[in-house]
Amino acid sequence: MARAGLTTDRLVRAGAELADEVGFDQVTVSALARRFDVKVASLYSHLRNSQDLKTRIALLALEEMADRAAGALAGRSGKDALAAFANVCRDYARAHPGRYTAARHPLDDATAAGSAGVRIAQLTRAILRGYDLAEPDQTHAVRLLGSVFHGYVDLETAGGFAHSAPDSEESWDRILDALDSLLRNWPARP
Amino acid sequence: MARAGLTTDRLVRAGAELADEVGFDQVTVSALARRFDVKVASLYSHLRNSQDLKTRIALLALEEMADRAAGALAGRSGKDALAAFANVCRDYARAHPGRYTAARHPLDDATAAGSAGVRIAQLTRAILRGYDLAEPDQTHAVRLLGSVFHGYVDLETAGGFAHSAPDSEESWDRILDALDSLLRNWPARP
DNA sequence: CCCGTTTGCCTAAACCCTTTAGGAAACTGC
DNA sequence: GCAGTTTCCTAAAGGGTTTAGGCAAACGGG
Repeated sequence: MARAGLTTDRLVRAGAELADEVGFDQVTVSALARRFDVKVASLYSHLRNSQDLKTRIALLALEEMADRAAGALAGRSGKDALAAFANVCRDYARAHPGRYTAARHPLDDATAAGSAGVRIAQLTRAILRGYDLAEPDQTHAVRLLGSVFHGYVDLETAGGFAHSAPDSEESWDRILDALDSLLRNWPARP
Repeated sequence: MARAGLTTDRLVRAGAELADEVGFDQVTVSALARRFDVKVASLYSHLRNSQDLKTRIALLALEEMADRAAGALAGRSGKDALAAFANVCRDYARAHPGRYTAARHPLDDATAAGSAGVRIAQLTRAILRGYDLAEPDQTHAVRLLGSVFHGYVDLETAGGFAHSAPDSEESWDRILDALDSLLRNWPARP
């Protein structure tokens, strides 16, 4: 029998495609084996187990998002940077829903520390260079931005804003305006 | 053999407890059957299927959150109301992580429309009565608040803020300050 | 009180996904 | 062209889901 040419890398990439097509939680070692027209057990030479596959897809998604964010932020600052970063998150989630879900898959501490997630956090912080915020408010602001982007995209893809006016596009724009305004007028501790 | 006294309601409540103990995605019809010391097939007289169980747990969680939010908002306005509502979300997520995950389980449109989710949305809007916001900005603000609360709690429970200073408690307080400030100074369309 | 009906739980069985163990065929380099 | 390694296979055990069909406990009326 001819070999299928499986590698961990090809499997993970195919797994990411599968996630986008059928949803991250439908990604299974069996489905992946079918896609390569290969017996299930064969994948276990390349993947420790099902959880390992999901973790690797998560890491791939984080890398891709970090790369896009880095590209989008280059040469921008202030509100331009804010909007560019925000749109990277949102666009990625729309183009790759399965990967986006994967990116929020819980990782153990060591894995998370070595992932592109830290790069994304650094880039989020870089946005704030265009605003005048000292520590610890800078960290609070980083956490706020992360929460808003993550939260909004999550609610939007869950269909939260689909069937009501005004449409989601307008809210997104106005929320970016509001965040920009907030960062320029960050309140002093009361 | 004595009967176990299963009802859909008891199963759903036990399922919610199970979710809090072992995680929402570990909630399975089999595990629930074991908990009642009953054969798996017996549950299928009370639940259509596994998905049905999860949906019902989600609806229960939404009800509980809506009830708590309604209680917390009674007699409060302005920043008091904002903080009270926000803390209901956060406290619920910490006390009932499985249920909280369940509450964000995707529902089909009809189910969502009949769920306590709409009550939660109404309560979020009620918070804004203490601020001076006209439509459509009010809706944008509702969506922003939903995104922040949801996003923050999600990142926090995923361990996102656990291992770095300043601690999450402080960020949460300051973010509520910032949101209050933003709502009082909502920017005009540029 | 007893008998028929309803209801609740059971056995059995099919199907899918996961994971490990061990074997055979295909590549690799000498 | 042969030894060693890699790649994929068969086999099997274990668990979750779901349906079909059966028996017995509870219930309600005569």
